[in-house]
Amino acid sequence: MTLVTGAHVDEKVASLLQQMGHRYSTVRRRLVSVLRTAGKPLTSSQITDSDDSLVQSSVYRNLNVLEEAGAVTRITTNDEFTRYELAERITEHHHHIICIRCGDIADFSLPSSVEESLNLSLRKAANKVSFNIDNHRLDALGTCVSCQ
Amino acid sequence: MTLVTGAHVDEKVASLLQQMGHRYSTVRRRLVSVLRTAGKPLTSSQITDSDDSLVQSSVYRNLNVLEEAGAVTRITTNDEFTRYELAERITEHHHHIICIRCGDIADFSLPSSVEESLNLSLRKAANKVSFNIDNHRLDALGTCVSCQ
DNA sequence: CTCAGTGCAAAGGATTTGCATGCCG
DNA sequence: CGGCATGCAAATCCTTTGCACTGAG
Repeated sequence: MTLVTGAHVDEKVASLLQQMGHRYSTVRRRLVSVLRTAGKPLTSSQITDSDDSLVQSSVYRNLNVLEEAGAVTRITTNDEFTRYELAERITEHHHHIICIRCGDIADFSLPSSVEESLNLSLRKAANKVSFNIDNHRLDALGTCVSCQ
Repeated sequence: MTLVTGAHVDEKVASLLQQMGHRYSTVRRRLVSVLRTAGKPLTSSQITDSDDSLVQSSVYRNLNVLEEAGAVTRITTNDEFTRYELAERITEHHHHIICIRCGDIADFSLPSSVEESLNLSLRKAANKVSFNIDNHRLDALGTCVSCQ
């Protein structure tokens, strides 16, 4: 979701971190910048590859801090790597198309009408099993251009 | 999805394994039986806990064999454990409600009308990014009764 | 100065793999 | 018998953690 400006993102992230008593350090800014620019979920090594100044252990630590602050979301596909992206409260609600061969992910959105009927059905289903629903996660699984 | 009988499952699994040149051994039968009886995705240790005769490394190896044969599906939530369940071709298409606190999962289904409009939208979205869609995965995220 | 944040190296833990043995076809 | 399947133990590899150092406020 590439529409968001760097300034907008930094402002939001800074505020979220502040609320948790954390600083928006240089390293964290660079990390967030990588995630924003990518416009799709990245693995931890994709992140360090995108910015040589970033160190693996700090990336993990900061991803966890950012996740707790609500600025970053963790995505687990069925391939071996966990991926991270900016949280929807910073970008916007969207879904993923996941390549079952290489694990690559593209973002997409649904028409709001579909989104709404989906939410309705989910809420009904949740009632039956006494869950409280916060959110949903919808992924399309298939093969990307290079893996077809 | 507890509706399926053991005989039905065994038949399907046996056939899927056979096609791959694998045997439907005693250990594999017990493993499949645990998955069928559970009626929800299980972690590898939940599996061994359910049947003391099952050994961890063999469980993993067999889960992989069964997954390749198309009899078992791997589910990754955002908690630390991968879970496994019988594949939809053996049971039926359904979705998951995942507890974000404890990782526990319940199964549910959508009305077919919602399912259909969803599929339509997914196909449209996939076209835009040139993915071939095989399937989709829809999870509701929330908190289960015991974690509320 | 102070203390959160960082980098490096070592530890942790779910999953995989090597190898000798067992068992079904 | 022959080779897949199994159990045990050791290895793997992503991720976390301990610790000393650095730098922003």
